Amino acid sequence: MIAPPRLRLRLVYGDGLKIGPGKADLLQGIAETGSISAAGRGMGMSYKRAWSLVEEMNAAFRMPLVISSRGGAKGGGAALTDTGQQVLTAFRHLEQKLEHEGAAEIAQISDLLSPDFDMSAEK
Amino acid sequence: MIAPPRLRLRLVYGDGLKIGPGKADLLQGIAETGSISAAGRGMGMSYKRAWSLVEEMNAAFRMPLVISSRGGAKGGGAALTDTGQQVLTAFRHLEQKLEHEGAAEIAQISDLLSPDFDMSAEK
DNA sequence: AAGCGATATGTTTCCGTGAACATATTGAAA
DNA sequence: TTTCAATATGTTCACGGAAACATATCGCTT
Repeated sequence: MIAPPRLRLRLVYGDGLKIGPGKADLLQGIAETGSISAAGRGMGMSYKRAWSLVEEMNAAFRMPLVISSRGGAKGGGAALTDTGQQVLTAFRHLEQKLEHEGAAEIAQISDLLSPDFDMSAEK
Repeated sequence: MIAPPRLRLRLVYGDGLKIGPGKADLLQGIAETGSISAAGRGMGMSYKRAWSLVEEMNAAFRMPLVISSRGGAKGGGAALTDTGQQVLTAFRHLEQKLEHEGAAEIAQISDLLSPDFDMSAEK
């Protein structure tokens, strides 16, 4: 039996805004570390890129998802707003629910795969 | 109210194989046109790229998803195998089902978006 | 007042993916 | 037997996005 795939979800809005696993992971990282740069490092992402994603998200929502501060004892930091936490939670729920709900169709496809495609040897 | 986003799904297997909307559309195009190149053209994709995706898919499954022939009256052609049709159908079902099942969580996120993000002005 | 660590932001460099271009091959039809 | 349209496959080139590099700023500590 083939190892089940990861199901990646992406919400694509008409104006180019896309919300997917990358932004979700970043939000989660910020929540956990209290820092944009630490969150970025944790997932092998440059600070600049992490910051760009945060800026993009903050601009797209009614309220910013991430608040940040400069200077101070530890140089600064960042945290999720209520809205940010809500978006993250909703996205995680979505992932979890759909992975479960789609299991049958996913298995249908996976069962047709060649057996040589199981051990993890990703890029 | 914000226009709902499109939900894009992608199955990611450990070895780099990814099945998403692009390959599904290509399979569908081949089924409809009977040609790899016509299907590619139909979605603004070079023949070479279309062919590469077909090759990748054929290699990944137990049985090829697309069979093709060269020469002949109309130069050749391509069609989906049973397996190909099954994969396409399963993926479309998955998309349809999950878009429905996830509506609540998607709406939760969409409702937090800034209202300036509704009219379609994509890339 | 000097230092530190993180945010904020601009500029340049690099690289992978796909586009573009080029050919060879096939086999029915005219 | 020449033509034709599509498959099959290789090579080169251009572009966009991310990485890398470079600063500036901020405000608590010491």
